[in-house]
Amino acid sequence: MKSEEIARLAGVSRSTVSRVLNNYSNVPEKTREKVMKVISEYDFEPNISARVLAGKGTDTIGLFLFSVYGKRNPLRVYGNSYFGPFVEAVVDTGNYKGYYVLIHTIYDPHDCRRIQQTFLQKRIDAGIIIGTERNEEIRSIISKINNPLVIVDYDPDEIKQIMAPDGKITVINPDDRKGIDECVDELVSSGHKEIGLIEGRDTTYSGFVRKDEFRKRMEFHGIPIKKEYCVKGDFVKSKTENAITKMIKIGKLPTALIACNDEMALAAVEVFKRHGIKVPEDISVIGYDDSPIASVVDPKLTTVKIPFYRIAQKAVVAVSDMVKDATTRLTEYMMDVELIRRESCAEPFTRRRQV
Amino acid sequence: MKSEEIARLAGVSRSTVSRVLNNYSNVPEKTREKVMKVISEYDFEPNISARVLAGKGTDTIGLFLFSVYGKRNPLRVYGNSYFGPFVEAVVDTGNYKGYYVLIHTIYDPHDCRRIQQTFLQKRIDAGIIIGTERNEEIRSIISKINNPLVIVDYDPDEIKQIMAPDGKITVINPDDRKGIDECVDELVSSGHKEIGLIEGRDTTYSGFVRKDEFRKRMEFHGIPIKKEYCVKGDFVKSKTENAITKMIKIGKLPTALIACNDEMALAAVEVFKRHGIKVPEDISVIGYDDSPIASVVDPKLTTVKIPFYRIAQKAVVAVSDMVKDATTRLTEYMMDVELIRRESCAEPFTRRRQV
DNA sequence: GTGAAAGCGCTAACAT
DNA sequence: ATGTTAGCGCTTTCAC
Repeated sequence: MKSEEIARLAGVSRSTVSRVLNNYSNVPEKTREKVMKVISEYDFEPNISARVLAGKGTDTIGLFLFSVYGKRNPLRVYGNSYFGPFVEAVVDTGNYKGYYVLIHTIYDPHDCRRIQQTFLQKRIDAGIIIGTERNEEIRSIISKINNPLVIVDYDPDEIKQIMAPDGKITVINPDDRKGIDECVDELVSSGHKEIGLIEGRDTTYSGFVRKDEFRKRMEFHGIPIKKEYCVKGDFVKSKTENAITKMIKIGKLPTALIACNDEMALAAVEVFKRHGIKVPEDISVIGYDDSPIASVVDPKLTTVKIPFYRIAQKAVVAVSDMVKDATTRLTEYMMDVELIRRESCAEPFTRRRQV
Repeated sequence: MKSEEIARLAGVSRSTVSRVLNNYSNVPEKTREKVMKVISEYDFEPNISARVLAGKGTDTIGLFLFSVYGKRNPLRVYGNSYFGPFVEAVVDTGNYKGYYVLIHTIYDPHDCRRIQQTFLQKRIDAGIIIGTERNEEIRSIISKINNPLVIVDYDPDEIKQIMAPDGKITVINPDDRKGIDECVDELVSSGHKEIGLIEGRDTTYSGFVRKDEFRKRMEFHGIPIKKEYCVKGDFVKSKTENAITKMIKIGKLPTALIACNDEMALAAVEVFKRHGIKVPEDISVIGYDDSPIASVVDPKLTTVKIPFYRIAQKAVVAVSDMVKDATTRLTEYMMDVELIRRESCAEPFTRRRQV
């Protein structure tokens, strides 16, 4: 079934059918009804490819998710803390606004090619990218793509420098400096001085910012950072387990630990438990993300809540605005975060005092 | 940039460029190289719409997820237990096999129209549908669509009857009869006789089968089912909380409860906790799904593991086979499930004996 | 207000 | 082995 047949059956021309389909004003109600009747009778839907080829948009947005896991790690499936909530929110909001959403997972820099490919093939009108590391591939894409682009978790200054001259980009980041400040302040105000950090990857913007702000806030409080309290977890469970185990072996533990995401916080808590070290009695642990699991583990994790749903919504709205061109070249949003106090933090040496 | 320009720059015709693009055998290595050089130099990618219009496939599969939540329920975001793992697995496997995947969430029967629309607009070559209720809308779609279709969680017999004469459908279901049997057997063998069920929705195939098999297996063991032990949770937290609260108010509790998904099991455990009823000492609870949260709550939930990742993989492989036409009209798969014993089950009256 | 015709960028049958 | 040509199904000027 194609528009030509609809035209024939309705006794009009293809152009008129097209005008009805696109809600043109210059078609009288009578003609419109006549055509619509045939259209719905035959369940006609216009062929999207023909439509796009003739100059219309695809009404499709691409969502590109960078995995923190390598291609061969089966853990990636359940592990990626933001994947579920974020994808669902984008799909939700996108569908609601009449967009189709195309999803693609990127496991390594080489996969980045796929992003550009998807644009070049004209499969999508605009894209949302989340969680990418800084590397040449992604920079190259940012500098070449002219379609509207939303990037979540990336350095706005860098984008300003490299973006295409007629590109349209929206950058959305959580307010991680505030988030980390609240973590440090919370610990300091309850008496902690020996505070460590489980770092993410600093090739990632959020990874870098959280680490950087930790340094700054500790300095602000006049507390020196001890190197042996700061370990690399790469946002990932296995790495964190190794690092924490090593820390325990060495025997010098801080009284509190801030993890740059929940997955690492949870991994640390688990290792501590296995070694008979109690959270929060022996050591306090703060996470980051407020993933669905955080509120449900034992002890319930104190963590910084990132508003993934609102970020996703904002991303879709930004896409929509940019596609309609109702926007400036580069827009930045900083999303508020919030420390959620639960059970994994206490004053230092709670246990000793209890004895 | 279009193939015509590539042709001009390479000093060949558009057809030759097309032949190179599509890996036709009858183009000599020398010509191929010459063309490829220009193609990569200009980052050329063929316009997908033109390609599709000329008769090629879209290389895109549609994934349609039915939410167990209504459109207006904000909880749907984090609540949908299978959403995260399943989507990630489909995207993963699909991308790996060279497919793009288009995701759409369906909140009510009326949204079903979108599925047909997506096919009719020729956006996708094939589709995967998961979690649909039985209703006229979905039946109508199944009976009309000629593209390859994978349906997860649906009655195979019904599909056989209604599917389009030249449709190709693969149905994939978890072996829920086995799953429920194992739950009941486990409880019975540890001494339970007062066993209740938290039902899902029986408009859903899995909801129906699990409930139906519960009845059968209880009968098999010669244990009468008490109506007051069986409540409707509709696969959803809020409904379950109400039902369990009511059950507690009435005061007649079973010694064990099987929930038709983890979300309901978790909701029940929570309500029990709030009322000072201990799991598993006072009442045993078994879940269903083995969602990521199940292994991490307190007490760790005994549950039936559904192999979502393998189901998703199988779905994508089936799609791929059907698109290549290497398959029969209707294929059925039953995926093995497994009872995962954790901490939420015990013999009845553990507490009393402890005292 | 409506129709005729050109064109979007590709593939494939046909011709050479 | 390669070029020529005719569509694929739609939108959109341009006439009327």
